[in-house]
Amino acid sequence: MEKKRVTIKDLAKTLGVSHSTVSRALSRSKAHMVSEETRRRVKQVAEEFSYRPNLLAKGFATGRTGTLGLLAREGYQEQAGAQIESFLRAADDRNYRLLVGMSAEWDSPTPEIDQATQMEQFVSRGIDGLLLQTIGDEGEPERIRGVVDGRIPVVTFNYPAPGFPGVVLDFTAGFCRATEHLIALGHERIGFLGESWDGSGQGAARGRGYFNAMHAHGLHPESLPVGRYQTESGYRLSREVKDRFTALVCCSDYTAIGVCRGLDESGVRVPEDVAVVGSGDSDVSAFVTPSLTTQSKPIRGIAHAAMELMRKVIDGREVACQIVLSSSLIVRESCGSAIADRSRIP
Amino acid sequence: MEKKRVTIKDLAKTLGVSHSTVSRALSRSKAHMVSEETRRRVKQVAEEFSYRPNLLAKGFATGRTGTLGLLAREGYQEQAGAQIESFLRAADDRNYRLLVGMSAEWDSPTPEIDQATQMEQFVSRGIDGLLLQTIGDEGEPERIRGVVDGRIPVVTFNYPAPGFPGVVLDFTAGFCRATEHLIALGHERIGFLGESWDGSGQGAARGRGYFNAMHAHGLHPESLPVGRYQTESGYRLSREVKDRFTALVCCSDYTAIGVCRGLDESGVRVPEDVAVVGSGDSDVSAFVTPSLTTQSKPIRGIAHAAMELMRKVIDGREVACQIVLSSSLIVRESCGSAIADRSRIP
DNA sequence: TTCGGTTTTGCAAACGTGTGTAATTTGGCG
DNA sequence: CGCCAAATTACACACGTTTGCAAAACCGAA
Repeated sequence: MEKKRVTIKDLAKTLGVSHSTVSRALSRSKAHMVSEETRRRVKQVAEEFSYRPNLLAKGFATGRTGTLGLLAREGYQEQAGAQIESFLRAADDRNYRLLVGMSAEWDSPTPEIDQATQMEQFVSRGIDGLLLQTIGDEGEPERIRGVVDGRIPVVTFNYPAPGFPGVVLDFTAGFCRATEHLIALGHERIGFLGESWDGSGQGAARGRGYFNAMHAHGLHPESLPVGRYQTESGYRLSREVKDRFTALVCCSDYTAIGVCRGLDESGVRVPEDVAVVGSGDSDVSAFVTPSLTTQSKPIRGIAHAAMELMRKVIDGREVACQIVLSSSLIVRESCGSAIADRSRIP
Repeated sequence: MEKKRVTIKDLAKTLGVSHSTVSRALSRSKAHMVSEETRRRVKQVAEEFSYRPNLLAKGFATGRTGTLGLLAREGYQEQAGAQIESFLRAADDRNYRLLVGMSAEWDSPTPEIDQATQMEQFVSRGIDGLLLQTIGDEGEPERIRGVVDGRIPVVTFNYPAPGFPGVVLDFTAGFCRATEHLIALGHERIGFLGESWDGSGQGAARGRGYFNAMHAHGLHPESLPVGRYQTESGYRLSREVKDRFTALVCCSDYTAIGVCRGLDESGVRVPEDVAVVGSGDSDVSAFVTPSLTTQSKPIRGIAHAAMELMRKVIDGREVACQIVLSSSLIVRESCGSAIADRSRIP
């Protein structure tokens, strides 16, 4: 059953040359060229035998595996799956494979341990670099350094980790703009559904944007904590926001969809009674009723930028730099703006 | 910068024993025991030096890497991301890492080539097994065999691939039941939004369920092809179905959401004028308005079953067996049934 | 003490590939 | 024809770990 794979030595034997010659013929090594003639013969036989290099052995010998690690966080992002897809695609374009891991949920008792364990697993498996979705807590940079220790390049995304190159989305500016849009529409009692702005943690950057806008206009900010970025959490909160706000800024589209549904069931109309904005420009956001005013989230752009950065770091051309991507506000129906864009097809 | 990793030989040197002893002390090898005393000493020093085994070398030596390949298909499934998450979690529980790949979109000119290439990449990297999302086309089993050739265990999911063990969801039965539900409500002009039932291809199993139900009740089946399983595709089709059907069976929740929105814009009410059912029980399906009648899709169950099957195959305890999971119909508002379940929290 | 048996350890080969160094071939030119 | 440099190839070792086999150490009994 278990057939032996054809190795470089098998080719060498049938060709009557040494295995090192075969190796050199197949990998375009600079030094010690191989004559065009033998290279042709080697390639032909390799083709005939349908030879496939053992990348384990190759990686073992060279220290390069052509594999990157992608460590994301569960339940922590509105479109984790889509984000992974984008990375897979970006990596594939550069001929890298991805070892993917998902560290514990945000409400796990020991997310740090889990993150560290996964990183070690990846490093042990000889990844060439680590794409790390950061959570933005205080001890994170030190934790990363503890595991990686300068041995492999790390590129972070989601939140900045001081000392490491990374790609971040400027949530603060995005949520500030969204809030100001509501203010411009005349709203004053505007609530925030998401993690509070005080605290160094994960979602705080979003809340901070909301807070800044409110503060700048002399309005009183107020946040209601949602748990995971899921639809249900928004639905649960809907009864609490009724009669309390005339507008809501939600940390994600799904939270927004949930809260819209809950309000609808209570007889509160969106956007007439309460205006709602989401975040993430998820696939469905343009097609729910009312369609969601939201902030774009360039997940492809993030993946692309991170991969590009990784290439530079691997080549040693870049050490620490933060690429900041910004999002734009997509105005649709849920905020009641007159200038709502009614075209659906992006 | 590039610090050398501490190896088993380093430990051996400081301990004054041979590296093979260290190896045996660390890996509970059956034969050739090591005294408890030395094992204790070795472990202590390993801890002290924070030794991490080079899993590349280990895999190279043993032929086992503790890594599985997961090859999914892009744009082909309504919840690809969530499915990947489930697999990551199931694999993690059994202490496996996952090399994840996403082969080309369903409308790529050469999806087979892409799939084969990715499989080869995985095999070359020494995976212990391959979790393969099948597309259900004719030549698939042969194609898999061509690459894998009995060298590594394969477990398929999504559609059955004759000759390979797999986990499948009985789409045919599910769509049959959904269609019958609409028939029971008195509908006769029922359309199907999805790939047609004739043809061996991918989505055909869903259409077949719809067809069977229609046929059994002497009704005329009719399908409108959607492209990718995305919201937009449903929206695009909405103008074509207006005045033509009183009920619609959609291949996915997202298609359903899109078509609902489109109908709404045309002044057609759901479910009063047209009843709609979706599929997949996606996160938002309970919270859109109207909430979607849909079919459950046990993505966690699929992942779990596939991993369990993989373990058995790896241990040689199972060769070819198909595990068929079934879905249940979740009745909500969009089909206009009186017995709609109004509870939101699952 | 010596012997037999058991437990523990060391030695060396193997896994497939890359690569530095030495050996061989090639080819041009005197 | 012979010689030297350049081009090409072979040899051997390295990478870190596992593992079969042999050697050594240990222990109890004769």
